[in-house]
Amino acid sequence: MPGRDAVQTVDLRALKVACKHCNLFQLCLLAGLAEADLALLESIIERGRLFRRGDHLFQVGERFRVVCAVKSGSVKTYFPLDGGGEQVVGFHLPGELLGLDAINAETHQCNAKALGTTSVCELPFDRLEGLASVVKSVQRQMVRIMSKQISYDQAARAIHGKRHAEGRLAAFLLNLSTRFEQRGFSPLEFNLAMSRLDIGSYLGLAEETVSRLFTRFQKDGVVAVQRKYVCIRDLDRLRVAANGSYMNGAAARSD
Amino acid sequence: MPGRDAVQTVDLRALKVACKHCNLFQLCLLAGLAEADLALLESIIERGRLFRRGDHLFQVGERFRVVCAVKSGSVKTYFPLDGGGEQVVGFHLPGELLGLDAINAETHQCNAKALGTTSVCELPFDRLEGLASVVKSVQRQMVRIMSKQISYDQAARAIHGKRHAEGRLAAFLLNLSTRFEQRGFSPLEFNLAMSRLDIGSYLGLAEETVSRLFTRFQKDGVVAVQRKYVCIRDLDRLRVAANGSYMNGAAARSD
DNA sequence: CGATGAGTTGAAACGTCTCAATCTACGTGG
DNA sequence: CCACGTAGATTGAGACGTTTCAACTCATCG
Repeated sequence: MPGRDAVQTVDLRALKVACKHCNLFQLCLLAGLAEADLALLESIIERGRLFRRGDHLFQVGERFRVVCAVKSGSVKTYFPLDGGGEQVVGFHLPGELLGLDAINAETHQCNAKALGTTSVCELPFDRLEGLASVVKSVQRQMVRIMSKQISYDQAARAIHGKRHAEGRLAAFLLNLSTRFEQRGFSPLEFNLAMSRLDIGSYLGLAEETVSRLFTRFQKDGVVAVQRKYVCIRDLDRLRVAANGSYMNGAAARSD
Repeated sequence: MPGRDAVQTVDLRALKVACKHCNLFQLCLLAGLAEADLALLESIIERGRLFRRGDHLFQVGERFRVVCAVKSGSVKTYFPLDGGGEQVVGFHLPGELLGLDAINAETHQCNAKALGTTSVCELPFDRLEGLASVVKSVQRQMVRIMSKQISYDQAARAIHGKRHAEGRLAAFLLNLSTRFEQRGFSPLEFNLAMSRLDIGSYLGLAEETVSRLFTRFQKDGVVAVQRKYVCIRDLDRLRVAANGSYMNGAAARSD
């Protein structure tokens, strides 16, 4: 049946082009799948849904329908607190997934808000799971992606376990740096999409403390900061700070 | 073929009895599986491997082979620090799983050490994955369990995001309380398997601070503590403390 | 160009850490 | 069975780090 074949070919090519243009290609769920499986998976993705700064991707209690992949922009997840505050629990950069926590409860556990203009790909989970039950590589890939998330969460807890604000912020910056690098961005120079308040909430610090630490790191020549823009100038010293053995940049500078 | 049938029946019954005796039955990977699938899954589990206090279940860099389920006792996971210290990243109670973070890397990311005499069931992951690719309900269950872990990790980050030591310890105790309850233990009375130092490492606090907070909570009548033993006396006030609006028990007591 | 929100800075109050001493429970060997 | 050693837990006091509240600066946008 040549007609059908032709249609299929066109479809595949269109899809591939669409995803090739997305520089996250190898980073989301798609990586490591055979050509044919990939086409199947791509066919269920809703591509490039757009959110403005402050828009919610989802909120606590909403029924879980889709897993989201950040295409561009970034997203924070948080628990709303009584009194209007927010407890930030995560930041999601391009190429990272969102919503995996809701699969089990079938209801979203937290709010997700765009930190700037953000484009998102959505995978309807029921279709994804249906596909996984047929295509072995999709199932395998799903489990691996969730495992990666769990190991990332564990590393995040090591950041929070640091006793000093300095160590926590340094470890946080290193974590961002690594994640940017993994996504093909510069590991030494990037823009923080989130506010000082968000960083503080995430790290368990007051926003003023975050601000002061940035200026201290800057004075010590460890990073250069201007508002959202961050440039890591001395990776080694930043690592030392993250390991908790930095304490007082002036002393470290003096030799 | 009656002979074969008979053998199978005996096997199944033996397995079922073994798992019925394990009061975690419905809590580990086995929950929600059809009778037949359950039998298949049970057949690959190595049951009741025993560890003494201080023994390692696995260590960083070791090849990942099995997912562990804590049967009795408890386990801490941690990153070893240069200098001999430990950054504790998790505690695992009976019925909870261990090692999901290593699936993707195929190598363990952290150390796991028994906090007391601990019995563990082990599921060889390659066989589990093989089974998942054939039995749909196993695959489904695996994804749900990993999702639950991810949502648990997110909640843990909310604990760490609290700015005051008091809130972190209160939230930590509430978290333990909930987990004990889910496993059929008393939510108001339990023994802490981990040391104050471990709790401090996990929460980003000095061990002395943890100790002082316990005595303060005790003085305020929120909990009764004696070494490892903890009894929650005033759940509401503990919740208030966890929400950060407690601050100074004496003042709270005075009205 | 004024309004707004985010970020920075200062000073004082407060919380947490550090170091050191003491205490307790527990296991070991005499 | 007791004495002892040890590891974990508690307590105190002072140093230090972080928060709080407030004022101020800076960028952005209508």
